[in-house]
This record gives sequence, structure tokens and C-alpha cells, in this order.
Amino acid sequence: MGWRAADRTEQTLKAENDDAPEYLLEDQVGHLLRRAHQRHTAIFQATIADQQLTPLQFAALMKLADVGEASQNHLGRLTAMDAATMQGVIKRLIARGLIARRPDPDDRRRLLLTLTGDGRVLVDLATARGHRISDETLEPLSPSERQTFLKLLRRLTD
Amino acid sequence: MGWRAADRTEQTLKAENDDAPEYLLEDQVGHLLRRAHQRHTAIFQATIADQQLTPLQFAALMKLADVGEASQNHLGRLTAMDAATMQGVIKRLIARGLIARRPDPDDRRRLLLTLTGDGRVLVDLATARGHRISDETLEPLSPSERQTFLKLLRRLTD
DNA sequence: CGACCATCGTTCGTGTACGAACAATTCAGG
DNA sequence: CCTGAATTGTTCGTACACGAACGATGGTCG
Repeated sequence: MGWRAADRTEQTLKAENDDAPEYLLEDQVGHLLRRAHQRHTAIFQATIADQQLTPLQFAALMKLADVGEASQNHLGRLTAMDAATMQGVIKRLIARGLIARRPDPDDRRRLLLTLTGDGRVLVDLATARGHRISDETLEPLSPSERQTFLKLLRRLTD
Repeated sequence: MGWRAADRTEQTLKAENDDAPEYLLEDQVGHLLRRAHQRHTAIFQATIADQQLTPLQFAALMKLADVGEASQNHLGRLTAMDAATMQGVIKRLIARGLIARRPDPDDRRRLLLTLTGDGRVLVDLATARGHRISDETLEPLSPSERQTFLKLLRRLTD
């Protein structure tokens, strides 16, 4: 690229103490995590049948199918979304008729969420895709490497 | 929590074919990558000195310090941001006087970006913090596990 | 009972993320 | 040379992500 020689004057201060530990963006965990996540969402969009369905909407749907019924905040904790983010996700899923909301008779602060019939159908269709997406994301690794990677990654998520 | 017993009727269909491969959100790579990335950005915000500086702004700044000068699209490719995302990041860095923009004399489509004096000062201060952030993110892993994890993670980012 | 504090859902503001479309400019091939 | 394809930067629209503040409700403890 030839930028280094051209910008020598601009680089002077930095170039003078070469022994200082350089910061290489492409070696930092945060950058790699971000890029891996980017790649995963690209695979998600290409593989999931429904083009409108986003990774977060899919996660909320799958978790709701798992627990059957939950309040917004509770489902948010189960899917690692804060209450504000939850608002938008829930609003869009309700607008598409995939989930329904009803007041909790025992606690008037809460709104209980459940899958609708359409939601249940979509969950059944999308489950296989979900597994395919995970496989494809891990495709560059061998089976034993996948085990190792997932084990270590899980320890970085507390 | 007791939701499972309470919602048995809602779970009937799903419970009947137990042999079908269940989809456990907390075991999926995508979800784990998202949570690990969330944790990293929380560590970033807590550790970086400047409270206004975001991970993407920091990345653009560090990369610009590395290459000296670059057009918006080029810097975007180096930091894995698309042109539209770049717009906002660059706009905020210019507003804070950390980088400057000037037309490329050789190509009138391009705008060349460089660090300002303030930007260079901030980069020098933030470099040590950046390394601390990476260390803290990987803190749950032993040194050899970190090597393994980074090696595998890098293979998932192409 | 009553003051206090936690929780629930909502809204606002800021900042990524990215597809899509656009005008201006550059480049490649005929 | 000149037409068409590619690149650069910009804007628009949608969807996360989260801190902060808010009113309504629920629980606790003196």
C-alpha cells in the first residue's frame, strides 16, 4: 500500500518507540468476537427460511416454545435481552401474529407471552434450520475443535 | 420457577415427540457469540477511560493510527464496518475533533482520513486500556486456553 | 397500616448494523 | 474515444443494544 513511507512525518512519534507493545486490531478478542458474530448473522439470514425473521426474534420464539409462557422481562433474561430491546422484538412478533400477550391474573404488572398457532408452526419449521445454522457457523472447525471452542466460549459468557 | 408443570397443556404437542432433536438456545454458537460479545462491550465501557468512546470508534481510531491515512471505505474494510455504518462513526469522530477529512487529490471520489493531534493523544492514552480490555475479556481462561480459543475463533471470521 | 424499595413494562436518546438506492467519479473494453 | 461496469460516499429505512428515567404495581418491615 505504501502508506508508511508516504506518511513518515505523521508517523514519527509512533515509529520512534517501536518497542512499545503495538495494538493490532485483528488480534484482539473483541474484534474477533464481533467478526465471528457478523459471519454468524450472515449465515443466519441466508439459511433461515423466513426472510423477515431476525436472530433475536428467532431466539425469543424458540425460548418461548421451550418454556411455554413467560413475562416480557423473564423472557428477556432467558434470551439475554434487556427490557428496552425486548419491547421492539415483542412488538414485531405480535404484529406478525406469531405470539400473543395477555395480562397476568396474579400480577397486574406483568404481561404473559405465548406462541400462537402460527408461531408454533414457524418454530417447528425453523428448528431444523436453526441446527443447520449452528453447524454451518462451526463448519471451519473439526468436530473435536468444535467441542473445545464451545466449551471455552461458554466460559466467556457470564 | 414452576412454569413447566403449570403450562403442561401448552407443552403437549412438543412434549409428545421427545425424540426430536430439541433446540437449546444456550447451546447454540450464535447465542454464545452474542453473549460473549455483550460481555466484552460491558468490560470495554467499564475500562476505557473516555466514556463517550465506543468500541467501533476506538477500533477506527486505532486502525487509523496504524495505517496513518485511509479513505472511508478502505478504513471500513480494515475494521469490518460497511460504508453506511462508517458514516456515523466517522461523523462522530470528526465532531469530537479526533480525526480530520480531506479530499484525495488523486481521486475526487475519495475522502482521506487522518488523526488530529487530539486523536493521537487519545490513541496513546487508550492503547494500554485496549490491552487491559482484551486481557479482562479472556480472564476466565488460562494462558494456554486463551491461545487455543483465539486460534479457533480466528478461523470463524472469514 | 404505611413508608420504602424492588420489579414490570414503557419511552427517549444515542449508537451500531446493514440492505437498498443514488449521484459522482473512475476504470476497462471495444 | 466512449460506453458500460465498478467504486466512493451519502441517505433512507429497519432492527438490535442499552443507559436512563418514568408511572404503576407488588412486597417488606417497622
